Amino acid sequence: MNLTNHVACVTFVTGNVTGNITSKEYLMSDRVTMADVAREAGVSKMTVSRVINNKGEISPATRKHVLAVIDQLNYHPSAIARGLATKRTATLGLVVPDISNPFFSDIARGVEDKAYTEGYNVFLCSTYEDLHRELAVLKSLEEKRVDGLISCSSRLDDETLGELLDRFPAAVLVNRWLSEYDVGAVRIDNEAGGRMATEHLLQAGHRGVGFLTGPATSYAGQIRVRGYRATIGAADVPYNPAWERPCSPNVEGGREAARGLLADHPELTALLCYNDLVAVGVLQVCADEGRRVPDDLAIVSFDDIPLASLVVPSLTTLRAPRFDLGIQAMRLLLARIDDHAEEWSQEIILQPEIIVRASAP
Amino acid sequence: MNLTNHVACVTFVTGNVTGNITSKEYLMSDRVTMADVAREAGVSKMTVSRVINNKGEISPATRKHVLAVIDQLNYHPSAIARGLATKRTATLGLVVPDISNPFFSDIARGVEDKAYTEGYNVFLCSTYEDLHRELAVLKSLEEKRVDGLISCSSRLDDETLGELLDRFPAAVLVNRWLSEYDVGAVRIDNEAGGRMATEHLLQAGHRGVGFLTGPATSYAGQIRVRGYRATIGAADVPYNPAWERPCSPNVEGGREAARGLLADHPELTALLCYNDLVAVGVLQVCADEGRRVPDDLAIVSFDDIPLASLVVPSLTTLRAPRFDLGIQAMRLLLARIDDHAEEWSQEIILQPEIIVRASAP
DNA sequence: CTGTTAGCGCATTCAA
DNA sequence: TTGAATGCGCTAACAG
Repeated sequence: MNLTNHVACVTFVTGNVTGNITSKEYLMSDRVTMADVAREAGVSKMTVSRVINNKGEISPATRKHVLAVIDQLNYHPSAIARGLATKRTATLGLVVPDISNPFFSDIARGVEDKAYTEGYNVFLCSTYEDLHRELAVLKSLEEKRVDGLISCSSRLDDETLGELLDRFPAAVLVNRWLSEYDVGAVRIDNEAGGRMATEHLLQAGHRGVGFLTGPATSYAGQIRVRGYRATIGAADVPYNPAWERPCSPNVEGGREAARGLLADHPELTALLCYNDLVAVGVLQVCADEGRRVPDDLAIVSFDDIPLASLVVPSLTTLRAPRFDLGIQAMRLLLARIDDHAEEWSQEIILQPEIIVRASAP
Repeated sequence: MNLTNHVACVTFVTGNVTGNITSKEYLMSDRVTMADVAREAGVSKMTVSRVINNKGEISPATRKHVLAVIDQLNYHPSAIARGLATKRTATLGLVVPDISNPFFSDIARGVEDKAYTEGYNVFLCSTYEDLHRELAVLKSLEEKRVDGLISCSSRLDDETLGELLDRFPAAVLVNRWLSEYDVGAVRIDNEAGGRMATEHLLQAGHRGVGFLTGPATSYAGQIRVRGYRATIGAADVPYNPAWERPCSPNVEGGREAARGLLADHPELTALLCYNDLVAVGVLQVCADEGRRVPDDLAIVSFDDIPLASLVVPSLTTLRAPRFDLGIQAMRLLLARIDDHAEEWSQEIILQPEIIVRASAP
């Protein structure tokens, strides 16, 4: 049986290669199917299936022959049909508020990377913090029969979210935990981050350390403040509630809050910032007011987005292990999908890492 | 028929709710199916199908009744089964080199946004510029039977890529064009960008305009240089090939190239930069060498990543309409999927926009 | 080692 | 306006 024969057989099998249809229409209307391969190879569909999935015992001869035919016909099995038969789709859902935010794009990279090596494809879904959109994407992902779901953000209350996630074979939350439901969780230890940042400044001899704490609604922000207070309290260092000031989580927010706080409290020699953008705002205010960083004011922020190393002076910051967050979320999800109870831990906590740069050496 | 009845019927229909299985196992092993709804509603599966898809004429009464049952049973149709039957999956593939790169995360946002409003889900696939990985994800997407594909980067040669894309119902390339194949393309007019950037500097009176051109292998870079040369040539302004210098497309590359170029050519009063990161490198060199920006050296770069507005001085740059690139790629792809020949244009060209900031007012 | 039978859950014929 | 039969392409559970 030679190549010519194979090809001739395809056109016969697929039938309607009569005249003026394009190759694209040909592909769409009549893709090569497992039955085609089986017929052409002179075996049953089962044998072809076994070859494809490396299942069961197959004689090396027929395996080789089938593989050759698959190659000749350029056969690509349908994951859709397989999914219907097996009830597993090798497909996952990833829900993020905004993929343009480096925080989430790094998580997405981790998720997709691990998914790739494990043979899964991932649906990317953005919510933009919109409730309706979140409900819509969850519904859509359920209908697509994903094997698992990772959600990085939800505006839903615990009960609603929990019941929704229960409809998926497995689910993992990033930076949120539902104690009442059977979902995994991966999060950053923000209290440790707050402690590490504060300790770094205390060890440098600072005794007036302020904190631009970000939005009052930010849970992560509250926890970081807790670490800050604990560290201050444990050391023999002054503490003043007025040194804490909330701000919008962006450059403008940092500028506004810094102007006020630094004017009101000239005794401050160091400042913690909710995130790197806030720190950039502080940097700009310092430049305007002739304050030298770090000599007149040391700055430590959180996150370590790419920007942090590029501004002048570069920012000392607590790096959130975003990529690893994605990886670990996937590990946990896969363990749950495959029912590896031993790795089923409800919660994985990742430690931030302090990156010392010029703003607080 | 009341709620209690419905619920009772579910447990009956799904059968094996015998004892110690969790609700999750229940969901997985026996999801509510269309047949369940049909039986419970006392109609045929066809009727349920018609209600779900709003197809055909249905009496308002039965439609309402069926919808009620669907709601009671919490039925969610299987997109997998539907895909097998219809050969359309409402699913797309998006291939990018790296989702962490703001250039691609913005494109992804545009793609996903448009996909969402049109009822599609998108598989996110990263290649990291790796050939094997690219081949693998294309294979995987084909098996998943996506309705269309958008690729933002490929290391494959034209012929290989073209043949691969031909295996998809529809395909669109971003910033690349295959004239020999039936694929759509969306790209940025980089030559216009080069012209606009140069003109901006000439109009400010500069007569010594250099260009850090980026990697020699960058097609976009070459085209921008073409626009630069054309503009210089058309004006009564000196031109010196030595004023062009390639560099790595990052901060370090900008630093190195700027140090050399500025030392060799003190006559330069303005510099074009391959991208914003390169410009940041130039900014750092200027700070080191006591050069004032823009007084001693004006700088114009390309892309307008978030960083561009945050450094000091902020960067005048040619904004690449990345989000719109994603939107337009989707528009083109959908037109091709739906065979809307009128919008089937092979190529869509988007204009960059000059964002004037402090580095070159 | 290989083949046969019987679905997976839906939509597309047709017919009623 | 509704329903019955059939098949999409594959795998599971048996048989041989």
